[in-house]
Amino acid sequence: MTKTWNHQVVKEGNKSLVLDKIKNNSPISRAAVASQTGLNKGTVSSLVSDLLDDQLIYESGPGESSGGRRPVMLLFNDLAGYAIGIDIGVNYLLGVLTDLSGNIQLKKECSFKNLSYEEIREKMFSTIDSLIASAPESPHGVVGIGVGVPGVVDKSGEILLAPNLKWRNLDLKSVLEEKYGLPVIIENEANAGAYGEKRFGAGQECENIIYVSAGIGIGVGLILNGSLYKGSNGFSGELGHMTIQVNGPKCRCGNEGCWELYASEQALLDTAVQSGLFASTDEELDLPHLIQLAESGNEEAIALFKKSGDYLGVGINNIVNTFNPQQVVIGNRMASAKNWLSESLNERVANQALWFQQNDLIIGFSELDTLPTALGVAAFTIENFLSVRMQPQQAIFS
Amino acid sequence: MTKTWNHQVVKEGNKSLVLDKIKNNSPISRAAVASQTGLNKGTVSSLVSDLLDDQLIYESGPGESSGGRRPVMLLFNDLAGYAIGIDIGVNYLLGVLTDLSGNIQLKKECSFKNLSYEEIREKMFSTIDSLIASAPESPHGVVGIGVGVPGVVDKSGEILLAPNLKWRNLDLKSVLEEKYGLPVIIENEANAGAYGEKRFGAGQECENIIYVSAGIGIGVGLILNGSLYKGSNGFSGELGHMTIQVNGPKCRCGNEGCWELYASEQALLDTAVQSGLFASTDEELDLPHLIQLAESGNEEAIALFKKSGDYLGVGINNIVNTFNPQQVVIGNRMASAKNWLSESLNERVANQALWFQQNDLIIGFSELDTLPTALGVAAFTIENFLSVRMQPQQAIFS
DNA sequence: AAAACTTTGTTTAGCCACTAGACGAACATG
DNA sequence: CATGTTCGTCTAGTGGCTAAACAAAGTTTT
Repeated sequence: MTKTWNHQVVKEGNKSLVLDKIKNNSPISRAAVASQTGLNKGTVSSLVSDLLDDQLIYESGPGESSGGRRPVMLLFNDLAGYAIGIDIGVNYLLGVLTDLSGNIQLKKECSFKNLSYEEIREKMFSTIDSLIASAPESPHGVVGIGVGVPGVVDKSGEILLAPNLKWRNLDLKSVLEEKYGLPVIIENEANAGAYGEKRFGAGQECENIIYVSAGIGIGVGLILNGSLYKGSNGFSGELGHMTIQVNGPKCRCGNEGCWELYASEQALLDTAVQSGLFASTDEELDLPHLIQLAESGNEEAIALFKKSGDYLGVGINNIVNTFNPQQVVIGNRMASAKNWLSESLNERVANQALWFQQNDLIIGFSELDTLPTALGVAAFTIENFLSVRMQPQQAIFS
Repeated sequence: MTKTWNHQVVKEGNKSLVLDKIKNNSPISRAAVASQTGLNKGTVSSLVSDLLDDQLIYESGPGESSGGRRPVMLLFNDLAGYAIGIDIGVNYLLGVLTDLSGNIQLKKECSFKNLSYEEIREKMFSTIDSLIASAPESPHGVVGIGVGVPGVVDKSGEILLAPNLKWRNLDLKSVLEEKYGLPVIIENEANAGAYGEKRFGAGQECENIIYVSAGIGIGVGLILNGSLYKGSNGFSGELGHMTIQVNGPKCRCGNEGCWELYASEQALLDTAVQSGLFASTDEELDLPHLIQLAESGNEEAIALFKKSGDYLGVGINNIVNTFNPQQVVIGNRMASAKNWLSESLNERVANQALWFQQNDLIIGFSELDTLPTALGVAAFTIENFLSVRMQPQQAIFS
């Protein structure tokens, strides 16, 4: 039975419209909302009254008159509730508590190495516990938990495979839902990052954004026509395993010549070892040190980054030719080497991407530091909460 | 000003729902439509009456009783109007006249070589003229013209570039609209083919279909979440110029190691010349002859196809990893070599695509022969017509 | 300062499409 | 023929939207 259209759907849609308008243009008067959305003044008044009842918005003092009665300004009530976003990395766990606009209220981070699933889960529990405990009193409280994982998540939210964590077939969603009694969203780290970039990054107006999460491996999140594209089973964006060299070196995925064998952090570190920049047993074998080397003028390190940037460009060319996006954002750990990658990357793209693709195309690095994923899952949670709140609330009998 | 929701939108949506139900499940009674869509019986009756007035559906005799009053069966009125679909190829022009279900009523085809834009345009005019002339009398007549071109079409319908036709910046849409006074849709050949496959091909239930148009070049049409993804400016799907060999041979596009240098018809013919199968001046240097050679047991020809299939597989792996589609359909001229390509293609995919991508994944060749593009643009035209017809019709004053 | 005009937000009346349920028509069954 | 079932229409009622009137609260003009 397909979804039919009725009065409730209409109201839901318009309420959403009004709330969005207020969120994005606050402070704004009812009259302005009406004229800008095309809705009738009366309709807006009625919907606004609903939203006020739900404490999702509030009235501030009167605004400036423009030659008549002074308007009552409406504002989105950021603090009507809070969301939790967790980013599980291969060797870190990052948790944020955000308000309903995605502003970070609190950030908790910890690093680790080679922990088991159970150990990481406990760390996550304690992070969530303390974030919930520190959430201020609010009408709606903590509205949900979002978790980003470096692995493959199917449509039901089950983690099928997270190779770098050695996780397989884990139903983390149910675990969290049962423990906290809150809505839980589990999402691939790159998908979440893409959404984080769309909502809080540079291109909030863009409808088509490709987020390249370049870390130990490479994953890609696709925002197409304004929303996340997940594929038939939720496995889209495995572009790290796109072949860029036919019959190239073997990848652990079974394929050959995969992009991430050339452009990932792992690839960079491997070539650094090969070129003798580090001993393979070297304790300091990591990206920050390599960046330090480049900054101190080490020619060899600079050349390595240049090569990496070039390879990044190759894959991004493919992305551009495939999606014709408005924006490509490179995030995750490799983004910290922005200064050393961008020249060769841009050169590769400028020289080799189809000319007509290059109009209005922005290629850049994430400015959200390590946060896109955590912010992205928090944003999913918030969006989910708000969409539920747009629906008519059944009366509560006591 | 964003689009608001009101009862007109509701009616439009429900009318569409009812029409779709009738189209896909005919013959069907009002009662069945109501119970299957979830709409109220009265609502369905009223909407059906509208559709009857518009002659988009008709009543047939009473159906089988299931223990009560016999139902009046409703059917979609295929013949309420006709659409024209034109497929402009590099050396052919194919025109079809279809009914509103996409059934072909008439097909006109002509071949040519090295014609100018003006000459091809004239051929198109005469094709369209004769198709229109032969359309039977019907309530809505010819409802529009769709044209598929082997080139880049921007969102406004202007043809920016069709390299193999040597076309640039042509506003064919306006030309046709003015001449015929009908709605005109211009679409890239691969995009149209993708839609044709979705509507009339094997995977009509699939939401995510990738159509690989492998001819002289390679273009790709993307059906994502059930509708065509065109990118920010309409340039998506240029996967023929995806790099599969870093620092590989130069392509005329400016890039290196492009997929179509390995897996297109052109690539196949070029290697055939190189291997001495044809003299470079040979008149018979074309795909059908190469297929003939393979069929007559020529080992060298068979090996060439095998290699092509392998390279096709490389790109399709990338597609699968990117989109996690339900179906990949290979169409255009290379599809005629299906028997000689599929083995090595399937092997490449089976061995090297990520295992979890391979569940529920269908990779196959088009069964629509040369028609997907023409059928696709006709389908666009029909869909456009029907969506306009769902809107309330203003009274006509005389 | 009074009058006139503007702008804001609420209220009222009316409209439209949907729903629920009554109802008659048309058929099957015993 | 009586009864039960299914189909399709019809009627009353509901909910949300629109247009327009209106009250409230300003500014501008005289």
